[in-house]
Amino acid sequence: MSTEDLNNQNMDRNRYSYAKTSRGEATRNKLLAAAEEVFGAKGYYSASMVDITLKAGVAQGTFYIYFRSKKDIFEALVKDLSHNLRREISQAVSGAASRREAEEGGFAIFFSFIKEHRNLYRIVQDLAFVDEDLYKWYYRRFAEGYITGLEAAMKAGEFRHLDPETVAYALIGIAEFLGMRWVLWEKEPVPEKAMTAAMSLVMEGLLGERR
Amino acid sequence: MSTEDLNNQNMDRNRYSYAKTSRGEATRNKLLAAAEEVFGAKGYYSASMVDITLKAGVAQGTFYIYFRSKKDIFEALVKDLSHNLRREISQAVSGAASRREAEEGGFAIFFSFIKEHRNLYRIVQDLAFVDEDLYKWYYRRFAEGYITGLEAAMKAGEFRHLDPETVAYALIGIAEFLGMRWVLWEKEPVPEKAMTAAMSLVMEGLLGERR
Amino acid sequence: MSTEDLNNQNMDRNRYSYAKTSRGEATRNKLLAAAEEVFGAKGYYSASMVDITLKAGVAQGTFYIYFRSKKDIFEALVKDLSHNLRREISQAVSGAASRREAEEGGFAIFFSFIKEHRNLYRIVQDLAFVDEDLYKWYYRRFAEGYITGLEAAMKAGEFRHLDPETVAYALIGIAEFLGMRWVLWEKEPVPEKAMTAAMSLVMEGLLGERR
Amino acid sequence: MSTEDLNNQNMDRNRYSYAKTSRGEATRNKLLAAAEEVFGAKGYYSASMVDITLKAGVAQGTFYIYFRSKKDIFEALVKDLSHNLRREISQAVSGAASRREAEEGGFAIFFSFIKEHRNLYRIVQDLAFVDEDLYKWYYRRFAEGYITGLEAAMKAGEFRHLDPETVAYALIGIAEFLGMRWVLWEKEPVPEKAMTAAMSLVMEGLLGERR
DNA sequence: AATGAATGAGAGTTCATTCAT
DNA sequence: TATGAATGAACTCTCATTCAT
Repeated sequence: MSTEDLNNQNMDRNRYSYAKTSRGEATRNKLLAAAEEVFGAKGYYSASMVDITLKAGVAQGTFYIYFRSKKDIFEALVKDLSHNLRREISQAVSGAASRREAEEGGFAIFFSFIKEHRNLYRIVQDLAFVDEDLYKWYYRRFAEGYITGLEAAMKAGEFRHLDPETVAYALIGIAEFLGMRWVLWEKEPVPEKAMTAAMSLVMEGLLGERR
Repeated sequence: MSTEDLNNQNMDRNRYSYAKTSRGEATRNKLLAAAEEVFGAKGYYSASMVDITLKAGVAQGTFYIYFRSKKDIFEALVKDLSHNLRREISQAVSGAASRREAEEGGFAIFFSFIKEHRNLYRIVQDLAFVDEDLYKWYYRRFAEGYITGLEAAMKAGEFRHLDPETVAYALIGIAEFLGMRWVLWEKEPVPEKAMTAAMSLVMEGLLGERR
Repeated sequence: MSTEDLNNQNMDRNRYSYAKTSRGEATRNKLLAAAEEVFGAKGYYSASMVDITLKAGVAQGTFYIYFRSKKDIFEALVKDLSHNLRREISQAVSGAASRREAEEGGFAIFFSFIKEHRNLYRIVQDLAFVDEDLYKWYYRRFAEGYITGLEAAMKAGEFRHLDPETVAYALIGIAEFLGMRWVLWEKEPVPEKAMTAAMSLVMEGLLGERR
Repeated sequence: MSTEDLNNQNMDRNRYSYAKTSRGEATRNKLLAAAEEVFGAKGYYSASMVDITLKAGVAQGTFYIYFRSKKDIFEALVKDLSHNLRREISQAVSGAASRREAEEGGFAIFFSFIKEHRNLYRIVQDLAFVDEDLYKWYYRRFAEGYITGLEAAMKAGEFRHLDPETVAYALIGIAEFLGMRWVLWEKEPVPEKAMTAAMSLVMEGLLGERR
């Protein structure tokens, strides 16, 4: 899963009120952490503001000092998630010796990331109905980095030419579904035999008759 | 997308009240059609019973003659969707002359199906938090048919051996993400170049070094 | 519990539609029987018309051919209950050799009656809020018979003179609470020791210093 | 009505949310007062949350800050009633010079209590179908205190021996029915002649042939 | 910066009753 | 006489958000 990540987000960090004191900063972070847990456990719609503020240990009114609305904090969380996932993958990929290594490393990082962030990751699905634009943005952003990497590899002759966008979405789809099947459903790492089969399927597909 | 569909559902059709008159049958169908539209447009949580009954043109109380709850009709819809999708694919695949044709036919049918049922298809995502078991059931059921077809093809030597379950989830992931990218987001058919690239990627992956 | 019962009810039997056919008569009786069971098991407010018609095996609409409303059938039931209870007591009492025997017989019949009609008997309490007038009527009617019997016994010198109405309500209160304590709560007959104690308390109270 | 009251309730006061400010405390009390009135006037089932919050002058949602549910506040009310009634009686009885005085004082306090709390008192009847256990608890608790007092008087030779539990329920029954007949129905105090007759009936019954 | 009481619209659901057949 | 589909007002309860302190 090779991807060159873009370093800075060009959508607002949408922070509503920049905390001016360290006490405020701490409160904001407690809220964010609580929200990640609660949204992850219950999903966007079933999570309530009471759940979040209770878990954060602050009064309900306090929440609205730092975030505009329930949707607001949810979006902040999704952007963080997107940012961190892409950064981790890009770091893993940048150290790869070969293309195959890069792809394998990308998949592996992806699986370990969603294992760590299982809950929050799941609720990205809720996004489709909470904020469709952000939902598209999330996957497009992911795909962008992928496309750049694939184009470079194709130009360099490491992979045969195939429409890069199609390939990018196909590989993301594979990663998501294997992650769902094992990491989310079984709460275990993707097994060796599945990693092997998936990598073989993907590499043969990318190399094709060229070999 | 080759798949041998299982003929009978082993989960209840869970019809709550068998309409005893044709008028009742008609009302039930109106409700089902309205729910499909409303759930599709707004998602499970944002859709309200008022929305559904208003669109169906019946009183709110009437709904509860035919369905136990909001969740009940949602699940009925998902089961219908699952059933119909698998039936259509299995029909398309059964007439294929070769394995390649079968795979291509399966993908094509899948894309046209979600185009037709765009709204309802989208809400399967909501399932993860509405009824996790049904959510897993939906994909497992889908994968099962796939796995059967893949195993047969591998045994017959048409494809090289790769863990069939992994391949099944990978192919479903590809189909879902290409469908999302074009059918759901752009509201257009998956373009020729994408179909070509995807089929080439998949077929080379499945044939591999065997060729 | 001596009581001369009045033979005919002077409040309407409040039958809404006199069944004209034997089929209709049968349906009406099925409804009455079902209502007794359902009201008894759930209480007036928690019992639903669906419960009643389902148990009677008729359509919901059919109910309204025979009764004006939910309240209507409830009141019909209460009147039946009142009538039957008073008739049974009056029969038991009329054969008594002595006053003491009459009182004992009255209590005994009362306890066995509420054992047989435990459920319906309980819901007379609901009456207080369903139809206050009928509620008062129920107890006044009961008291009337009692008063008549007590006055006769006092005049005959079998009991000392005490305000008969006060005594009537006191004795009804005793019977109700002993019945509640054992018959309703423990679902067993009132134990021998309680019967003995109660009769002794009552008889000494009624005989007083006269003895 | 002699009774040694138990000092502490062993069922939770079941306060759901301790109001943290005096404003909150005031709101909770308004709600309690409104509920007492409304439940008393209409009974548990006919009383609606709208009635209660409207009478309390707060929004509907406010109710649920202080009480878990409609049933919750109802039970809180019943427990308060039980507690207060038993406390008042126990105070009145503790100052009595003789047993006869104690009994008379108990009856009198009981009648004046239900006159003051006519509304709430009535709804104890609803309890049988709202929460049967609490219903039994209410009367058992009442009887317990009574039994203790009676046993002491019997041991001291003030009353002859009669099964104390039977006598307790009998006396409670008398009090309830006389209270119902005059206080609840006529909205007047129990008349002198009824008090005299009842006390004479009870005292002779309790003294019996011993005298 | 923080509190927590208060809001009120809106949610899903129930149910006695009506009415066309 | 009987049906059962349909009604719609009313129900209890939830919850994101506001605001006085």
